[in-house]
Parts: sequence; structure tokens; C-alpha cells
Amino acid sequence: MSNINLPTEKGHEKLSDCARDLYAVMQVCLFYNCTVMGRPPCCDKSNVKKGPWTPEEDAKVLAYVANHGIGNWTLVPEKAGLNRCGKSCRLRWTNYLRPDLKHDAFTPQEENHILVLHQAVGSRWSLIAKHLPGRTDNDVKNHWNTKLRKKLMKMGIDPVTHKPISHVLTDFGNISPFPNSRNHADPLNGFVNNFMPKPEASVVTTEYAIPTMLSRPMLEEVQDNHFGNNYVWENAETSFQVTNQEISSPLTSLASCHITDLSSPQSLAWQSSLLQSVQSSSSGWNDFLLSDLSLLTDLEQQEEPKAQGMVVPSSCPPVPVQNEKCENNFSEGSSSSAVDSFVDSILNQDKEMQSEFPQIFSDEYFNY
DNA sequence: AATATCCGCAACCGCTCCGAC
DNA sequence: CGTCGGAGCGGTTGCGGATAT
Repeated sequence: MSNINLPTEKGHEKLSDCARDLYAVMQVCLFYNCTVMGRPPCCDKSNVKKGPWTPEEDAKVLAYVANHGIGNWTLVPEKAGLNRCGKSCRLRWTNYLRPDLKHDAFTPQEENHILVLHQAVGSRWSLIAKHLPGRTDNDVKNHWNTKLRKKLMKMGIDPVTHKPISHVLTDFGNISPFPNSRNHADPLNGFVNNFMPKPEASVVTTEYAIPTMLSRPMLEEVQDNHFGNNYVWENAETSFQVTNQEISSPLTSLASCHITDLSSPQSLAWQSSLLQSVQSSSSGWNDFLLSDLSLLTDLEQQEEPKAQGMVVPSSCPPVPVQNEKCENNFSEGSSSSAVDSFVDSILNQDKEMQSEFPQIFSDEYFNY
């Protein structure tokens, strides 16, 4: 607004009544530093303090919340005697001052949790944070951007698709108008992540899973006559064998994060049938994921987790699974049970964390 | 020891969502 | 049904400490 060239005294006389009224409004707005259209700012940003919070300011917020609880944050600065924007106060509380927050380093279990959830829902940080008691969306986001994303890339895994970058590039080459995508995409600068077209359902790609492998190097990549490439990671008790299941798209995440033993016949059948159910439906991957997200949110309000165990549609034979067989027998309703199953897996992992860290699951941590 | 660079994190920004009216 | 405004969310920025040169 301050850059607008207002009419001169002489020009002002030539304005119509309507334009003069508008000009008057603009002058008032300039005076009060607000806008003509749209919502006025939540506070006078030119007069509020920004930047790091002092212990005194923190104490004022804490005292206010202790006395009044959490309510209208726009009133907090005035009532608490702070020269801050209400939004800033809310952020300070939710991201730092909340008594239930953990301020120590992320545990390997938490990192695995983040990986699995990110693989499933992407950068829905708040959703992921809800499954990590004591962590905020900001915490999770920062940890992902500074640590986990780099770790994955160091391992040659695309942090968006959670697939090896070489195979992402191969997929990209298969569906790209460019004959050799490697000449056009540097995997480290995010080009592939941001601009890679979504594969068609008929495009065959590979499926991988990352959970619990973060700190362990990939041992070997072996060819399998039935399934294509297998990837084996070192693990304390056993090795993870992740198998090519001709799955294309983010849904691979749903399958892989759900199942502990990915190489089991049930697992492979489940993954394959899950894929088929979605591929055969009219809606796309995004719709499927969105429906999953809403289910996930709904389930967070439930007290009792559903029964454990994955859904293996009876119509699907054990591995090796031929796509056609499943596709023909898989009903439209099956995708919802697959989603339920995925949600079950998340809840089961919560239970595991609960048993590992009972103290952070106590009620008091959620009563804020 | 001084400087440059890197890294992690807190905080901000701008947008969307959603309930109240 | 449209508008308003608070709350929430994800992306980005910038500061300060750590590390490298």
C-alpha cells in the first residue's frame, strides 16, 4: 500500500465521488497500516517483537497458560503482558513450552516410525507427529530435513518415493519423453522428486521397504527369476528381503510399511492384491491415500486398536502371484480392508512403542 | 587464532481449514 | 450460503554453535 501513487491535490479534484470515497478509504487504511481488501493482520506486525524468545517471555506464557489454560491466542499477548503476535505465542507454546514435549535426541525407534509414516503419508508432519508422543510436527520436519532425508540419499534411496534412486531414474526413463532421463535429472537436486511424472498403472516398477534398515548398509542386490530384484539389508536377527512385486506408485509404501516379514508368502500376496485393488479402481493413488488419511485420523480417536493381523484376500493365491488372477477376483471393497489393514499396522507399531516407552504414553502427557 | 563453511533448530510466513455467525 | 477470524499446517528463513580450513 505504501508504494501506491496517490492522486495529487490537483488530480484529486478530477476524481468522481466514488473514486474520492475509495481514495478516502485508502488514506485511512494507510494511516492505520491495514488493507482495503481481505482480512486485516492478526496484530500490528510492525510493533511486535520477533526473533528468539527470552526466559522472561517464556515465563509469561507459561504463567498465562497455567492460570487461564489454552484459549484465544490473539488475546494472550495483551493479557500476559507480551509484545508478541498471538500466533507467535501459540507457536512458542506448541513447539517448545508444552510440558509434554521431549527435547532429547530422536531414538532409532522414533526414526523408524518417521520413516514408515513418511513412506505412507508423505510430508504430513502433523499426522506423523501424532504418532510420536512428545514430538511436534516441527521437530519431525526438522529431523527429517536435516538427518533422515540425507541419510536416505546417502544410501541411494529417493526420500520421496523411498525407492533406490537408480530405479526411480529407470522408471523415469521408461515413462519420460526424454530417451535418457539421467541426462536431465540430477537425483541430488530434487529434480526427480519434484518433476517425475506419476507412473501409469501399467508401468512396472519395483517395490522396496526401508523400515529398520536406516543404520544398516544394504548387503546385496540379487536377481530373482520370479520377482526380479531382491534387496537384502543386514538386521540384528534376520535379513530383510524386499521383493519386486510390480507395484507402481506411492501405495508401495502402504504395503511395505504394513508388513514385518516382507518376504513371506502372505505378505507378498497381500501386497500384490492390495496393488491390484487400487489399480483396478477408477480412482487414483492420491484418492486412495487421501481416504487412508481420513481413516487414520478417525482411528486416532478410537480407544481400542483393531485386531492384529493382515488381510490376505482369499482370492489371491500364495506367491508367485500373477496380476491377472488377483485383478479378476478382487472386488472394489477390498481396498478399504487393505486400508484398514494398513491402519492396523500403524496402531500395532504404536502399541510396540507404548510397551517400550510406557512413561510417555501415560495419560498426563495428553492432557494439555 | 581467525575465518569460512556447515549444520541444526527455532521461529516466521503465507496459505488452508473449519467453526461461528 | 457467504463472510469472518482463529487455529493449524507445511515450507522457508535466519541465527548461533560446531567444525573445517
